[in-house]
Amino acid sequence: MNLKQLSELLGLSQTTISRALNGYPEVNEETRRRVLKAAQETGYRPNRAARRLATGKAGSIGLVMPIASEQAADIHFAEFQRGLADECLQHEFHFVIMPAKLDEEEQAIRGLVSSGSVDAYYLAYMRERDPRIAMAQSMPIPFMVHGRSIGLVEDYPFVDVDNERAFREATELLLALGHRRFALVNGPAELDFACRRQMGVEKALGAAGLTLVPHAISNTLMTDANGYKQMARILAAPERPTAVLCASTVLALGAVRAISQAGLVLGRDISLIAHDDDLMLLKPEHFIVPLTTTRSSLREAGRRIAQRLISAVAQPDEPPLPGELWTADLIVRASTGRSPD
Amino acid sequence: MNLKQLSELLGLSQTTISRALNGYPEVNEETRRRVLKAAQETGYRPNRAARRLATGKAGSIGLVMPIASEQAADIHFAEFQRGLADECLQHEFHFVIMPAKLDEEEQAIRGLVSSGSVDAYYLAYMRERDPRIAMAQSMPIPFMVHGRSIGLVEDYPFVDVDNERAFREATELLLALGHRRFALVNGPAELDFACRRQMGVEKALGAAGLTLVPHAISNTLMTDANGYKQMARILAAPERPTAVLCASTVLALGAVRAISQAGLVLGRDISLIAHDDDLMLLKPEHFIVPLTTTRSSLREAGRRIAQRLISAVAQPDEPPLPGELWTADLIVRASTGRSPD
DNA sequence: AAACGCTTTCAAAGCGCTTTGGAACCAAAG
DNA sequence: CTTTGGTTCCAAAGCGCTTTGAAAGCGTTT
Repeated sequence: MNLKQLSELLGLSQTTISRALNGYPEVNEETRRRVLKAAQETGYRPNRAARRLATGKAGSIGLVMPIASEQAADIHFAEFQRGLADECLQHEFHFVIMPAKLDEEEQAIRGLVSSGSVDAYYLAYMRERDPRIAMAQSMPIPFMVHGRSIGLVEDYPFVDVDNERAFREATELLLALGHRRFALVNGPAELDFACRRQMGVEKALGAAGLTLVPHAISNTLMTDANGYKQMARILAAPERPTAVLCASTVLALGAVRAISQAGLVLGRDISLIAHDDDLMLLKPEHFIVPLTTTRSSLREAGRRIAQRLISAVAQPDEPPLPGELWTADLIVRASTGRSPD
Repeated sequence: MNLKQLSELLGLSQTTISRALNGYPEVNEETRRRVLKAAQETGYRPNRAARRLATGKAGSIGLVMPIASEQAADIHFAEFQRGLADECLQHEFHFVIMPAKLDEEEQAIRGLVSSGSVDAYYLAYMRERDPRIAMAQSMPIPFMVHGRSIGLVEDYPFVDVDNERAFREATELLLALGHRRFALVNGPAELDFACRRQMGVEKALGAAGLTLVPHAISNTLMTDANGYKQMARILAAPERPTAVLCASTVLALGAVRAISQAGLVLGRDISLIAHDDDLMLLKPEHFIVPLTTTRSSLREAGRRIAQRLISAVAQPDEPPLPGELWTADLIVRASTGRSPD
């Protein structure tokens, strides 16, 4: 069933039907009712490709799903996506996922945009001085950045958590509890958020005249297995840390296991603070020893980004909003205690 | 940059360019090279909406993302999606995700199809006698079912794991180890896979003259927190089971915590077998006591489904393949041992 | 009766692509 | 010289929608 058929069925022109369906004022209410009824009954849906061709828009936002052979289905990506979905649902948007190899993300975005597959898109997994931002700015459709890119002027629209501050404050809490030897189980070093978290830790330590020894830093994909392996490695070192910062509850899952397998008690022998992305799957309060965390909802970020993208598509002339820097909540639970030293 | 502009640039007709780019034979190799070079240099990408309008296809497969307010970002959904993505990447397909409320999935699929947004799609989260299958069969584009729908003739294309057999065999293993009291920490009761897993357990028990008491069954969303809560509940009952079957490693994560908090030792006081979807995030072999599992890769299933969908789009006349029933591997690790009774 | 304004409807163009049915050209064959 | 056949290219139609510019209908005013 298409417009033409529907118009023949009703004895009206395609124009009128189109207008009736899209809520234009210049159509008799009586006629509109007839049209809506017929559309309902015949299950008519405007062809999205045709509409896009005619208007340039069709209600879809794009994202690139980075694919690396070692990289897993990323729960963080999924949680974020869920936020996007929540918001898209409200506005009858859908989203188009373009899988791309890590080194072809830029290509993928360019393809998505220049083939007119999406009305707007977002960038994530930002790295230092990420070239994708300049690329995005040079292209004609709205975009949002999730996170930021260190080293670039922040003149692009983003939503980010103040990772540096979160980890600085977390470190300060641990310092106040008397800890002097720290470890950081972080995400991949090239990612902006990991970088900033490390900076946060180093600033707080620096202010206390301490440093983070290279050996006590790990940078890996944020999986359970990596958390375990890295924590075990760090614990095996001579100057064992008494305080650990962990970039995700997923990493913490493994880290905690390594800790308890080393015969240490969390919150007594060793303190741990994890960043909590508020994953539905894995709640820090449900760990055997509930984890102290810096919390910020990834899903909420996804929702907000979708919101801003959708409104940018709907009102293209609105002046662009500035970047948003969200503050993570520091939530103290049982995994942090006084230093045993 | 569009076809017209490119054609003017090269002094060729749009037809020739289109043919050169799409590999048709009736174009001079010399000309083709020129066209390809120019396309490369100008970054030309055919407009996907236009192509779809012209051909009816544009290389995209659709999926509905079920959204329930309580429901989390589902790691299982993500893992599956990753498999889809792997395969889509090979063929320059992308996928369109339509979020929909639980009771509007059918509507969402219908919308996706009748608006011509996708070339093919897949259905998941199958329930008993799921009406979506009949709907899918009545619509003109290829689809695949992930899982099956109990109560319906299996005359639709599906990929499923033999859940009943997996759980039957797991139960038989536990019976052989002398266990007599069983519990089942399962997924939502209305889902087909959960249903079949329960049947598997019950068949094996029935053959040994045993039954699964209702109290020892749980049906919840498969999260860590639910695993914990349900396992704790089951352990608190008077006739405490010595053997537990668990529908996911995510549930197992919580269940194991409940077990150790109850002071029980896994593999000695109580045995546990979990179904392992081969989530990258959470490996059963990395648990403190490595878990015995029935394993089947969700990602592989996603990949296979994408493969079949893509080939159905490419060769529409091929006779449809039958359903595929995969066998899960039973992998024995340390979480199963002789019954303490 | 003509002119005007307002509402309601329509025909046709155009979005960017693919594809059909030639046309133009050239070489070989009749 | 015409015909045939093969190669290479092209003009134009059409996919299903939105939108522009115009027209038709009708009541009100001059």
